[in-house]
Amino acid sequence: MLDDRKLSVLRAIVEDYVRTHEPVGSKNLVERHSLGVSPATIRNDMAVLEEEGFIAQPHTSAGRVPTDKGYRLFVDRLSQVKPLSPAERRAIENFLAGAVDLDDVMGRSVRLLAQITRQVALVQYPSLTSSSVRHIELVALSEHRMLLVLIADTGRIEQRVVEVPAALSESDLGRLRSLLNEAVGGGSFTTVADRVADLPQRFDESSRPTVSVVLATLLETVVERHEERIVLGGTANLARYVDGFAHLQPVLEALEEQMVLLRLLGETRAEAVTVTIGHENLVAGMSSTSVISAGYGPQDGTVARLGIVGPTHMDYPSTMASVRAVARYLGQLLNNE
Amino acid sequence: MLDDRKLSVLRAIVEDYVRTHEPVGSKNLVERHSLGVSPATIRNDMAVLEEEGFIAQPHTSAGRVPTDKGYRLFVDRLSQVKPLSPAERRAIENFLAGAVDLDDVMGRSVRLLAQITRQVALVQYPSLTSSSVRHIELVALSEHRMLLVLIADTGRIEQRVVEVPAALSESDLGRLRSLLNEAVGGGSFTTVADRVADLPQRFDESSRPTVSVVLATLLETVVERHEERIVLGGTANLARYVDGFAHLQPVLEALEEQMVLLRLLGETRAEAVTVTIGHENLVAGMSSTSVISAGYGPQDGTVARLGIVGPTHMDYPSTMASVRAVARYLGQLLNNE
DNA sequence: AATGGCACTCCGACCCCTCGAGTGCCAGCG
DNA sequence: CGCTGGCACTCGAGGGGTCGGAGTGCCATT
Repeated sequence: MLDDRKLSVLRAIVEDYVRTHEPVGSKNLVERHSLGVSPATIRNDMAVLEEEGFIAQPHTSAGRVPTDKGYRLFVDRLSQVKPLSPAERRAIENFLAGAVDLDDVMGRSVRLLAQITRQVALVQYPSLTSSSVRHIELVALSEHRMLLVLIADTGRIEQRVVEVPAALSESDLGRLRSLLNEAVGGGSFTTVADRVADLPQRFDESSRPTVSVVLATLLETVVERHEERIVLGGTANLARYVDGFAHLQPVLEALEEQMVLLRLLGETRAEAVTVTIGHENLVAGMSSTSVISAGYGPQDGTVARLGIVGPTHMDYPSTMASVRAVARYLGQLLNNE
Repeated sequence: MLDDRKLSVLRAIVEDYVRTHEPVGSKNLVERHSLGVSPATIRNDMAVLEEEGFIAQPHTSAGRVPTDKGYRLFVDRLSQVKPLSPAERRAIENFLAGAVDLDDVMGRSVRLLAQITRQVALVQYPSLTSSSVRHIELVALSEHRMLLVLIADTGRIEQRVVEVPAALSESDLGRLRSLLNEAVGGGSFTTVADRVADLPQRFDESSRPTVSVVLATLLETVVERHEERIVLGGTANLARYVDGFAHLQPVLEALEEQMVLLRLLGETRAEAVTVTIGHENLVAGMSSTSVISAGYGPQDGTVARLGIVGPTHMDYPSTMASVRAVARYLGQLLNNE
């Protein structure tokens, strides 16, 4: 049904349209790509491609524009991820090298990704549920306040202020701290709930309520969907698409919602680069954008995702390469940390 | 030179233009406002106002539009801050009430401010330089890493990972922690440098380099301009101004720079509402926007600023009222914390 | 199956015209 | 002297008409 030439035509249409953002016609197509046949032949092929839903005409007697389905076929079968130039690799390395902090790393990554892809960039913090506890710290702030600090092996640090019914004695505080670290230190965050269940019983009745509140906060912090953090950057790149102006506001609105960002990056923890095109995206207001995302993490697994959001007519091969490259470097970096 | 009527005319022009975003002519002006004179008279007044630079014509035979200078006069002498309705006050209180955390408070404030002003909102974290130290915590993460946690009396918490030349012994760590808290606890952040200067000498020669590195990091964290944090929200509101589309990209770009945000909010620590209009704003790319900002803090002083960024043709009285109200509630909230 | 030819469609650019809102100026009036 | 009504002028927005180019679909031919 779709022979090689028709696929080549589709590829050429996608490439031209991404470059010019204008409907592409049969004549220009044969001129710019050496397809070896005449415009009339191409027209026949285009008619078939349109019938199959891979391309569409904005109006009669205009050129063709790829549909979401067309981009999908292009991404799946017609393109290969472009390798990055050595200069680009070096740029990535240099950009990420100077980071002192996980916050710093996340900030740099999102700026880097936004800059090289010229799209809106998203970077998710290493998820707690797939990391281990390195340390738990407990500090008395005042009579009724304590500070709980969680440190993950990925370098991620979470802090919560806990309102407690009564202050703990100096010794109870120290004991709780050691017991906590003993119970959960080195273990995965997912097992925290089980491991601390019996701790309150090891304290006097007077301290028990306070200990319970601290533990409750600890568990709450670790609960999935509550513990996710995403940084965003490069929103100015959205403004480069003049045609999309009408659609700009809903997109900007959506990007302010953490939940939306999470859904955009996707649920999977797979390392591979994932592309979601146009209507495939079920988030409200995002149906005219595409998302390219990838998991990252130290070599033994994926701890979070990062990616970009852009118009459906973007340069998929290059952008996929950039996303993949940043994900890899970021993974390596976490490995050294 | 500018009698009362001319000032009324200017006020009327600003009000109409803010409402319609269209140049306003003499006829419409007398119709909508009871100025008691004929359009011809108004035209004469307008000619004077234009000569003085308060209003301008986009082109001959069009209505008048206020200039930056015109808005300035309006804000300074022709408008009074509108009191908020009880419903609005309640909305603010409710919105801020549920916060559990300083991060939470900042996040809620910026969303609230963006929502009620329908502009881009900025909220600066309480500055360390105008707060006191409540507690300093020091945690060993690994052989060559320590975590330094600073807790301010405003509830602000800063953390830094410190790369140290050698681990401290358990007892040295404890001693450093107590010495630090003894030396700086309760005191202003600005005096930290003086107070810790002699600490390294109190340690063995072997520990001294590590202690110095920790102190260096501590000082660095507290240094002005390095310690500032600003949260941003409501960028989708920028997209409501269709005419400003060409100017949208530079504005979005500028808003991604922390330094720019700082300059926008202004240097002063004054509590009063400050308005910067159009070209008065020296930040590149922001010369067609106005900024309304105010200091906030517990009753005894200002610890940071917050504000909004919007087009010069905004409703100054209402927006100023909203900014002031949020700043006040936020100050009260910090007081209770 | 591929091609060249041909008639057809439609958008966008361009021009022209008109209309209306707005202005500046001036003479007259209280 | 300040206000007013009248008047001629200007200019942009919008409607209508024309034209050219790019693109298409179809068909007979190779």
